[in-house]
Amino acid sequence: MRKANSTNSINETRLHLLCGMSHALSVIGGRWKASILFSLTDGRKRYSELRKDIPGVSERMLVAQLRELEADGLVERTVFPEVPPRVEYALTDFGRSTQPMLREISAWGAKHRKG
Amino acid sequence: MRKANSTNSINETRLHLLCGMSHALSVIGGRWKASILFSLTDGRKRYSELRKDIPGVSERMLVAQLRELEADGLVERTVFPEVPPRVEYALTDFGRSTQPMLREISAWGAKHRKG
DNA sequence: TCAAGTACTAACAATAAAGTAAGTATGCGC
DNA sequence: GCGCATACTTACTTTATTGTTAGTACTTGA
Repeated sequence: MRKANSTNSINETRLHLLCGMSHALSVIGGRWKASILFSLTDGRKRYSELRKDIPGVSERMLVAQLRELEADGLVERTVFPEVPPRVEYALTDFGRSTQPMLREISAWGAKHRKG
Repeated sequence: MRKANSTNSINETRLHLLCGMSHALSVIGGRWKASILFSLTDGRKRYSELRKDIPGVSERMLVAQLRELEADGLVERTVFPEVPPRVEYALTDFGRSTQPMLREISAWGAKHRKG
């Protein structure tokens, strides 16, 4: 019989926590990703709207971060075959599932600044 | 009279969220910070114990991240005037307040990997 | 023919974060 | 005096992330 929290099980749990943590941060931790995710909670937006909505992003970074969010399944991209081109971005269900987490992180961060 | 959620107030709210967010990530987002914070939930530890407990950290990084956590008030450092030197690190109350957030981030990240 | 509008893409520069390897300080016991 | 143990420093290299600037593709309307 083995103690419920032996060193091994502590380490396994911690490893698991750390693994999830580092993955989550790699998904939402980019310089502009929170901005994008917050912006898209208003609803779907086209590329140019996002650019206006997020002051300071360069086109390169906006595209790069959108592609990563898309690859990770948080955002879906829809291309309309028109000229001039129209591309819309929207949160997926999974993208929306970040909201509670993002809000908790924000709340904690805001608390610290005052403290 | 001004609509309750005019563009301005949306932006103010979003700015506030983003500000807290980026601050929080700068505090907990370092490569080894989560490892340190999780390790110290077991209780206070001395430097050499942390090093053993966190496989892969270099001394430079361990010290650097500990100093940042200390500067941000998450960790307290106690030096015992002995030879050879003994230095212990422990979570502050504020450091402990990160736990729910860290766990939520981990849980979200773990969910995604399977998804 | 040519500018306009939209959504990019590419090449390169700068900055930030992390890693590597070796060295330092201190006093105790031999 | 000399090595040992602990907790760091320092200097330097590598890698990752972000920024800057300029250019591309496509079709419509003047």
